[in-house]
Parts: sequence; C-alpha cells; structure tokens
Amino acid sequence: MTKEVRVRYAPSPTGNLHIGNARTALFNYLYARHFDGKFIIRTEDTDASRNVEGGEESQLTFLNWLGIDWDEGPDIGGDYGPYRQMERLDIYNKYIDQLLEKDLAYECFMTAEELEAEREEQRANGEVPKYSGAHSQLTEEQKEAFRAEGREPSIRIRVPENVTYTFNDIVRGNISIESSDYGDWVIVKKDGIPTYNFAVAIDDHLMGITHILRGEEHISNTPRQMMIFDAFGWEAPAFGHMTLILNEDRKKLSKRDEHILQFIEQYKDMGYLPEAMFNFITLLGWSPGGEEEIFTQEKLIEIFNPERLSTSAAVFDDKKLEWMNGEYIKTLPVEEVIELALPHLIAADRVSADADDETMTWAKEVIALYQEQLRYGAEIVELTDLFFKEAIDYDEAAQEVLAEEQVVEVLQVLTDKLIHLDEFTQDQIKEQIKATQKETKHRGKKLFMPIRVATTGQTHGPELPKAIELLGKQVILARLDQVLGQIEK
RNA sequence: GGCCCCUUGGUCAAGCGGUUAAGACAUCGCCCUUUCACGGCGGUAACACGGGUUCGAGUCCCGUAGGGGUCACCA
Repeated sequence: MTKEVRVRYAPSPTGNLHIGNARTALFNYLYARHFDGKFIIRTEDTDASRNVEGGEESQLTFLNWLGIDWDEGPDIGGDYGPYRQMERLDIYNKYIDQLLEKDLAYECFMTAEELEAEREEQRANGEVPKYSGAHSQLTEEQKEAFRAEGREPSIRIRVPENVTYTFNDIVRGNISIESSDYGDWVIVKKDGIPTYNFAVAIDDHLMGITHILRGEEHISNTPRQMMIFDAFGWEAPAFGHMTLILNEDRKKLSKRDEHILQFIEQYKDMGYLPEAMFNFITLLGWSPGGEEEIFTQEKLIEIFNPERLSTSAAVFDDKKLEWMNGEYIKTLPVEEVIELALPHLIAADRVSADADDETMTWAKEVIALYQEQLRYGAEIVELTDLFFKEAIDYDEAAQEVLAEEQVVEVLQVLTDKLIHLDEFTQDQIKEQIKATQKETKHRGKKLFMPIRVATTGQTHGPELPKAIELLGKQVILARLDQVLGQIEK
C-alpha cells in the first residue's frame, strides 16, 4: 500500500485571502482530493509583528467561500496538532536543542547593524551578500562576554560545504542549487521564535506532509528546508513550484495593482460567484488539455493532473473572469441572480432596503431583465442606470438614430397609442408597437431603434417591451415627449 | 550583479519530431431576432533570435536576447 497523500496550505494570518494564495490553496486542495488524500491547513504565525487580528479567521472564511474544505486545521484540530505554529514552540525547541548538541547549529551574537555593515561591504566588493560565519566558532568565553554586554543570540544552522541540493520539482523537473549559495542562516530569531524555513520543515515532517505545491518564489527556500530534513535524517516531501500570477505589466501581482482586485473578499463583494472563481483560478496556470473550460468542482477534482501545471507565468485576465462569471450567472435560477444583484442596487441607493413590496417586485423584475447580460453582481448598477435617472444623455450613436427622418412620425404615432393604454404591460405595449408599424409602414430597425433610443437613451439594451413596461407609462410618455420636443426645435 | 526559473496570437492556452499550429477571452464582420440581448458562423492575429542534431524541429541540444523569481533574525 502506498503512503497516504497529505497536502497542506499554510497561510500567514497577515490579512485577507489574496488571489495568489487562494490559487496555491486551491491547487493543493485539488491535489489532495484527486489522490484521495488529506488536506490540511496550518497557520504560520511566527512573525508576531505582521499578524493581524482576525487574519486567520478571514483566511478560513474565504477558503470556505471558494468551496474548499479541509480535514485538519486550526479550527477543527486533528491528529497532528496543534495547527498553529506559535502553539508548537515546545516542539521546535526540542529539535533546536538537538541541532545545538550536535553542533549542527550555533549561537550568533551579531547585531542587525553589524550584519547590515557586513552585507554592505560585500556588495561594495562586488560579492553576493551572505553571512560570513563570523560567529561560527565562538568560544564559551566570547559568548559570555557578549551576554555580559546584554546581547541576545540568534541561532544559525551550519550550512554544509560542497553539497548540491537537487530535487525533482513536480512542475519543473530537476532543479539543482549549490550549498555555497547560502550562508549559515538563522533558524531561531533573537526572540526565541523559529524562522519560517525551519518551522516549515519540522512541521511538514511531523505532520506527514507528502507533497507541497507553492509559488515559485519558494524555489530558493527549498534547499534550506532540505538542509533541515537532512540534519535529522528525514525524507523530504515532493516539491512543486507553480508560476506566479502576473499583472498586465508582467510583474508579480502586488497590492499596488489597483485595477485588479487583489483579495477574494473583493470578488465576493463585487458579486462574483465562488464556483466561477474556483473554475477560473484553476485555469490560471493549469489546463485540462481539451477544449472545454467550464467545469464543476467535482469534475476538476476528477480530471486534475499535476503534470499539466504550467511552467510559464500567467497574466491575470479580468475580462475572461467576467465572461466566465457571466456564464455561471446565466445558468442560475432567477431568484439567485436577484439575490446576487439586489444588494448592489440597494448599496448604490437605487432602491431602499426597506422599500415596499411593489417597489421590490419591480426592482426584481428589472434585475431579471438583465440576467443574460450580467457578468457580476455590481454591474447591475450601471446596466440598469436608465431606470433610475431623470434626464437622459444621448450619445453619438443615439443622436444619429434620432436624426433619421422617420423618427418623429414613429414616436408621434406610438405616443398617441400608449397614452390611451389602460394596462401598461409588455403584451399591450408590443401590440401598440405593432400597430405603429402598420400605421407608419416602418419596421425593423427603423421602427424599433427610435423607440429604444427615445425611451432608454441607448442603442444597446434590454428587451424593449418589457423595459418599457418597467419604466412605466408616466416616464415613457415624458421621455417620448421630451425627445419629440427636442427634435422639433 | 550572483544563483534559479521561464519564453506559441493582445491575454489564457493545446501541441510532447511529420498538424492547413487547436480551443477560449478580447476585437472585427456576417446571420438569427421586426429592435436589443442571448446564440450561431466567420475574419484579423503566434512558435523571441541564432546555431546545431535529424530525411524532417514549435517540439531535442547549445548559445544570445528578453522576462520573472530570489539573495532578511518576512512568510
């Protein structure tokens, strides 16, 4: 029997779930579920200064929103806990002591300033900055002297000489890096808390992690973690380094990219669907090979194949996300579209949250009118703009339509018919448009476009008779009147 | 700068020695719809460059160029 697949996602509670981290979590999740393994969440909170209140909870909340669930984690526990690194300090200490005893690690008393000066000098000499090993052979007396000065030690691991660290990357194949590229690096900070690279290796081993999928920025960390595994004689898990998500300038997606939403929470707030996000993110840096692109989560788990992970970075295409989300919206029952869009109409003050039933029903019908065009919830506000504004601006395309010769006649005739309508319903309105056609002998574009432009101000828009019904008799007559007045001037 | 990784249309990407080099988004055009939307059909558009290897290279090898990542007591 082969070893059970155990995969983890290890967020730092430094804030909301970033789109890049969500992608990492998602691929690990897919990996675990595809191979019938376990998916584990571990909180990496060893940098107290960066932790934010509620950070972990927020991470978990939005992972969940995306449709990701886990078998072990800080919130639900498990057999390999605790699942927060700051609750595992005792565990790390045991291993640190072992390293110290075997002289595989040592205390370093250098200050931040001394270290910086050292690097500065190396840079000035055209060398690659790296720790010199100045304190690697301190005598007990020297250590005592530093202590007497009040200096606190950090602990550094002795990096082996002339070792080539080679690993078979799940996405890139063999990668080799020389130990000489690394100086003795810190495994325990002055405050006694282990560093990321140390704690990660210990945890991954103790938690039985078998596969690690992470961003390519971690390639250079991999040898460090391998050093820890080697020091204890442990077998390292399999590593896979995925490409980064880039912005339109082909740079790593960062907080400064204002035009691209950074956090999953923002997508939720904008009215994106979790299923669409899951689908879209999966296709960013991975492809199933066929021609289909819309997949359910179950299907993605089934067809996921880590060998098809891309080796070249992907630019985040928000236009395609919009399209895909729209595809999902089209398949939704209309009540769910309303549920998605209505809050945005309310937030934009188009509809009051405590509006009467009649108004609410009307608002829902307006939303339903746009189901096929809506790409994300918040878009409903601009899409339905014409239902909420008093004066209409006619753009160039609209002006052109209104300049056509038959316009006055068509609008005049239609107005006369609509005025006498008792039941201002879509069917009745359709009848009257038909009657207008008969009377004016104008049909098709010549007939509809003037009506559309006069009533909605747009050359593109929703289904006309229903839109006219929802706009209401009063508004429609006023708009028709206004347009006729303008033309006759 | 050192080390590591990457390079097919504007974007995501298929391709794993022999193809008219898929498909999707975006864009443009046509059709359907008495208008619009949805949908359908079609167009424009790519193997970074230079050497090899091979009967044959987008596919393999080596360079060059370009891009990215990383060089913390952050994760």
